[in-house]
Amino acid sequence: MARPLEHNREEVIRAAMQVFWDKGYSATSMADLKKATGLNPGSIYASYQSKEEFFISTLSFYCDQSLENLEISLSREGKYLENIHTFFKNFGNKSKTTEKGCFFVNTLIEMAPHNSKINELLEHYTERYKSLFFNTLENARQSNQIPESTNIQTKSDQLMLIIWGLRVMQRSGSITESTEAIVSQQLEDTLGAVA
Amino acid sequence: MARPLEHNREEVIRAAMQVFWDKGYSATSMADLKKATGLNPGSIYASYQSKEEFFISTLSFYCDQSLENLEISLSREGKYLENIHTFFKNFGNKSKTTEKGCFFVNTLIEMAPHNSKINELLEHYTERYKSLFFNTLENARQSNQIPESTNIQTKSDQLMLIIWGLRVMQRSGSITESTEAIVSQQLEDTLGAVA
DNA sequence: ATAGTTTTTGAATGATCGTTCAATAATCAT
DNA sequence: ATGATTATTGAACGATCATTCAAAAACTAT
Repeated sequence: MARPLEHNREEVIRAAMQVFWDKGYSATSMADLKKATGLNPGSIYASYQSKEEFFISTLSFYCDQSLENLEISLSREGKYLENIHTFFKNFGNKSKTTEKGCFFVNTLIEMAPHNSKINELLEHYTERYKSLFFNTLENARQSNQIPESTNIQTKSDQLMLIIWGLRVMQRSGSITESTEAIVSQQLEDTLGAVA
Repeated sequence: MARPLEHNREEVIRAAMQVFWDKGYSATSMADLKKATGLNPGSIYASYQSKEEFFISTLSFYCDQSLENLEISLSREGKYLENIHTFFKNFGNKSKTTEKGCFFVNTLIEMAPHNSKINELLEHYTERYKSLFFNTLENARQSNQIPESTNIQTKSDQLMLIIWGLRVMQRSGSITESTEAIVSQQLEDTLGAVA
């Protein structure tokens, strides 16, 4: 056999993800990645092919994790509408990671029009994100938590829109105490008050 | 006296703005700027000090122009609520410039957490943007186009939020025929139908 | 032990980055 | 015309960029 890997792949991807998330793809150098991961350039290339492939690995990791968390948030049985409200309420909380915004949206803005591979990846995850909302809204409708007449498809698009707006807000650093009021009002306007 | 400027300052700023808008600050090189403006590096530096100052000039130009357009859109007398609806309806139209998204939001995502000078500029323009909506909503309320009980401050924050979400949508290239339905539903949810 | 395989190291590579600068050109005041 | 001043040119600068690679190291199978 051969010499075994010295580094843990998930740890390295997590560390690199933090840098890409914070600074974006272009502004992150291999020197930054070496510093963050502890890996020499040669090791990074041996394991991850290129800066772009490395970036994509960290982005996919982020998106998978993000989708998983969302699914958990929305899946509390019988409380579908409330689950959505709770998910959005959390955007009112300012934290350390909040200031970096959303790795997904940051990447979309930086690269979507110029990198078709990444754009396709982003589109794929956007669809999965919307599907989670769609399914949750369908459950909510079947539980009579929202009116029968509601266009679920449009509503899930609207929720995606609001999330993206909130992601910009986070990155702008303008999350304050009054943000929660804005978000809850916006959600009430969009989905109605939780029963 | 001295040798006069050979280039038109506004033309050059417009040309450079297109590149920065499309590719972002980091991914735009001086070679790109030379190509777009026709100016040699020395001339750019003589007139605009540095890449960053040049960038700021183009960004300020964009914001001033954008604010001016918004003010015009919202100022039709007596039709305040309708003006807002019309403004938002335009986000449903896909065009060439649409695919670049919004220079302001693109820059916010790329630089806000890492460049305090640019961040202050962005905050300043955000406030002016919100003020325009605030004033328009106040006019709408005084004209009984929206209920007396409406919290105008919150509503203008909500409108800003929706715009930012739409800017992400634009940059993602996902503006389609169905976008107008989403936007008009979102606006109706947020401000009520136009009388 | 040795051979075979893969990882790690870290210096080296060539390209490109933002920026500078000496030379040249174009204007106005005298 | 000449001198003073400023704009333009485009080559040159050192720094940094992503990437490569030969040498050394760490493991397993024999």
